[in-house]
Amino acid sequence: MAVRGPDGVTRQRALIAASKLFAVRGYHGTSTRDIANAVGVRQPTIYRHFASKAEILAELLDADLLPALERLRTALAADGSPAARLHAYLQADLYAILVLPYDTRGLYNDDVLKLPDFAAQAAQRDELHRLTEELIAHAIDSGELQIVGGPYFVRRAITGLILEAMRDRGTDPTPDPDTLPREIADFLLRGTLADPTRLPDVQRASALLLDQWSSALTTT
Amino acid sequence: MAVRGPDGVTRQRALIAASKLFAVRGYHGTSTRDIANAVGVRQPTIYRHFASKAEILAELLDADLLPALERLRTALAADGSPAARLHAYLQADLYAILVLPYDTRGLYNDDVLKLPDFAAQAAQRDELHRLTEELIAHAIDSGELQIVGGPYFVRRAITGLILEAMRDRGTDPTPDPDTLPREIADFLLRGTLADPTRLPDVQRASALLLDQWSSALTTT
DNA sequence: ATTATCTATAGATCTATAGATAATGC
DNA sequence: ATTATCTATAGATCTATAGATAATGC
Repeated sequence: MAVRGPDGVTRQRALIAASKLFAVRGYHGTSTRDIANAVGVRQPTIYRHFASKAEILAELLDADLLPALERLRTALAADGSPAARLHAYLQADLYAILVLPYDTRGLYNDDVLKLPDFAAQAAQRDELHRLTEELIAHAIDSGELQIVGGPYFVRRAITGLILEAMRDRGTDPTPDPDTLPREIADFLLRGTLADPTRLPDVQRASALLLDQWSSALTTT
Repeated sequence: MAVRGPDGVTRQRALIAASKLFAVRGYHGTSTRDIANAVGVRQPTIYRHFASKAEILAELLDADLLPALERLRTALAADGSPAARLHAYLQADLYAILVLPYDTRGLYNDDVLKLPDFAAQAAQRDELHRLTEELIAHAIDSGELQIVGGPYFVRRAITGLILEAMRDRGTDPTPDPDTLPREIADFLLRGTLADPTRLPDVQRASALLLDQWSSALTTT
């Protein structure tokens, strides 16, 4: 017994296993023993790698939120039409979800972000929402988008679509992560563009932006 | 002590309180003591009204799923263009979520439907998905909708938008439940109609259908 | 007489710590 | 020598049951 894996492997396996268990049974419904069993170690061994159960979730949340914030800031600072930047950001974000090693479906369930343990992550999420609405507001101000509910409504629709992408990824990273992000980004813009016939233009500009960003963002 | 409330009041309060707690902390994160405290009775009293904690969630799920199935069957059996029936069904469904006495946000979190206790509800949900895709397929076959991902993609987008409506309702029923359903239904059809300029026609036909159904469905 | 509540509690499970042991690194 | 694992366990909490008590209905 007591076989030791290579450096950091148990830790990484625990994060992946925890993300899947959180998706199926929720954070509160998953015990540290469940996680340990999935990894193949005894329950207290988890505490050699994480100070607490909460730290596991915090790390998974960071792995999702921090790169998303970086992508969004890139999109806000970029040149080009706001609608194209929105399309490109959304596509990049959905792609990142599909290839992330962690199952993100359970991370935002049962308002776990309200717990004091996750105050930092809650702040990141609020910032993400704020910046998303800012980008949408640019697109509305420029006249490209026209939507009754305003930035808040569009941002909520985006949240819903992102959750659907998480659901689509499911337990494991998607083998072909290119199709769905484009479909979803097209869908959102078709539903919000003041002139839907402009979609091909927006798609072209978005593709150019993604090309520029790919060098910066794949180094993450 | 031991004040007895009128018939069925404790039971109904427990359902409402449980739905809110499930939304905040999830099913597994909510104890029967939490529910009892919220109602103002001692923990074992809950078991006078429900055989188990699972029965509480099952009843909340039924209250959401069974009327939704009825509405969907009505929409499938109705006359009129499939796109208009889809628009009307979606609007009716979103409206029902906003006025339901229960907070539905936590009911479908952490794949709780996979537990054997909720096999009946899982079957209802599968049926709901199947029938939704059937209605969407009609609309695509008729040429009204044009969408790359097909019925499955549109159904998932609808699921995402419905979850957003649940989030919008939040803890308590919405005071003005008319605006959002229409906005969301319009948004979905603008994103999927082969000819988006037909939206006003679809809206008119949808309004007529809702008029016809209201007598049948408000008697629920 | 019935039933909704209460107190008390059994038995299971959960998080986290303490301290022993075995594997790796120098 | 360091560190990842193990066994053992404390202390908290959770679901559900048993049996007493108090409120309502006839």
